[in-house]
Amino acid sequence: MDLRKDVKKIKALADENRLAIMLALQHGEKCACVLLEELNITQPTLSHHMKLLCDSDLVNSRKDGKWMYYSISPEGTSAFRSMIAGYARCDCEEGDNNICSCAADT
Amino acid sequence: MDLRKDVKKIKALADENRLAIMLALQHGEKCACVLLEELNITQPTLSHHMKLLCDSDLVNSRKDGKWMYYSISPEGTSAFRSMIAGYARCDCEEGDNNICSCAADT
DNA sequence: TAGACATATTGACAAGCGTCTATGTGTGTG
DNA sequence: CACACACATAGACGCTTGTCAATATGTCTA
Repeated sequence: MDLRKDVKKIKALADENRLAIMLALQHGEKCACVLLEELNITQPTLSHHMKLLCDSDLVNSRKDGKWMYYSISPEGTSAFRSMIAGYARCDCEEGDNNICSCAADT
Repeated sequence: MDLRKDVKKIKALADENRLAIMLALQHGEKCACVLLEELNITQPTLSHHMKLLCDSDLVNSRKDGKWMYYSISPEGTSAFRSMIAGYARCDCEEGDNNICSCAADT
């Protein structure tokens, strides 16, 4: 469990515009120019946010000519949710497959 | 769906020490002084982090004399995971109860 | 009540982050 | 080739955040 890496991933989602981007992509991929119209930010700012989301594997990118298409990464978001569940939980919630990692404590 | 509020909650978890605190509390409540020993930070810094976690409903607090006991909030963490799932997902992952909120788009 | 102890608050500082303008890079088209 | 277009990168700026030392608040006990 790499706290530093996980923090970086969580921070990738900890921004209002990036949350809006995730919502905008939920129904399928979109071109950067379309996102730009929806988001009241400048083009470099959008580029910055997309880089963070892609670096964290939450979003996939695909280049087609001069256009960039972005889409939610099913694997990335799934891994993200699992990671979150590893922190935002407690013993009393553990149901079936309860794998305790206490032994790893220092 | 209140993006600003959700960002605040996500940011509450977006810190290495706070992740460590969540892990430390997973097996039951702990006194602040115990957390302090485990976390290589000063007492005011711990107090600061606990305030953020409590304000975001991820952690509950209980005062007993001069000691403060902290514990994971099952309701808070559950709501948190649901909130995250609302952003870190895509249509292709929707299984059974798929409630689409496209109509809310501007 | 006085003192010790646990925790919270305040204020200051450095580092990180989101944003912009300006500019660079790559791609298609006349 | 030259130009227009879509996007990325660089650099600067202000705001936010994590941290600490110093101090305040609350609580128990002698």
